[in-house]
Amino acid sequence: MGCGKLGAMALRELPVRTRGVCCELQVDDIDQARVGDTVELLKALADPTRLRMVATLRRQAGPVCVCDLVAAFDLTQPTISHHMGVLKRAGLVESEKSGIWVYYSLRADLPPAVARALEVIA
Amino acid sequence: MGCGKLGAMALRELPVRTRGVCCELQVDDIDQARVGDTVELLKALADPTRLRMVATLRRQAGPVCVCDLVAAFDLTQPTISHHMGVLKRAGLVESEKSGIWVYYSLRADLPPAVARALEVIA
DNA sequence: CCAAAGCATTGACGGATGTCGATGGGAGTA
DNA sequence: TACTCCCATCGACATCCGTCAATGCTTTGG
Repeated sequence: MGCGKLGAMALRELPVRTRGVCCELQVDDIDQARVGDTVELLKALADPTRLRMVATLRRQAGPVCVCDLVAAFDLTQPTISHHMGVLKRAGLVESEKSGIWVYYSLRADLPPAVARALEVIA
Repeated sequence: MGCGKLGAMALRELPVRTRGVCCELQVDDIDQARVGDTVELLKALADPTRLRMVATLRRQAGPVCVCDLVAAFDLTQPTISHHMGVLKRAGLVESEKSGIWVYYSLRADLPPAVARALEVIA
């Protein structure tokens, strides 16, 4: 062997091992295709500015103009556009254009899992 | 002025604006200190390898030896150590040493919000 | 006590990322 | 039509990040 019965042992109890022998860990429990999407979503949220942006959109619960985001955050307009593009590509926000202005809002059809995660995070 | 009453308007209805005038968006709704911790936690999870590692630890529900992780993932031992260090610094996992081996497991005292987020994510 | 196994740390390298200034295109106004 | 406002894109730059090879430390077995 080289390891105790990993599956059947009690929690917090360390297995008996042999030097030079490793257990066969199963790793493919997560849907391999879903990992990519989840990572992209997490990367989109793993930035202070974007996390505050999502929190702001959640609080507003309605369309927010880009120019207001530029005024609210201490960043250049291209940087704001870049961040909103990242959030949009991750599927977190949607945009609508009205005249000169572009409004962003949280996607109305967010997957339940994502919506619940946002409640906890932002 | 420059925008309709943002707070009182119906959802999905765009405000009436004036060129050159922006609304005063409130951004500081999130606890400013908490943003840093949350971002660090999200950054720790926003990597395919680390996300699969956390999922594996969650499935095992018990201590997992580093050598088994090295055998399971197609990465060098220093890289595995690096990733586990990131997860540990983020407060997601804890480690215990037994002889030559080091075992990692999900922290038993994870904040409820984090635990719930993991249920959804990993 | 020496050799080997297990793990962390260091240094280095290529790629990804956040930020800005400059530019361009679309839409409204005078 | 000409001008202004708003937003996205591009190019550039500095920084961060994932990965590996090499090294060192600790512990165990012979």
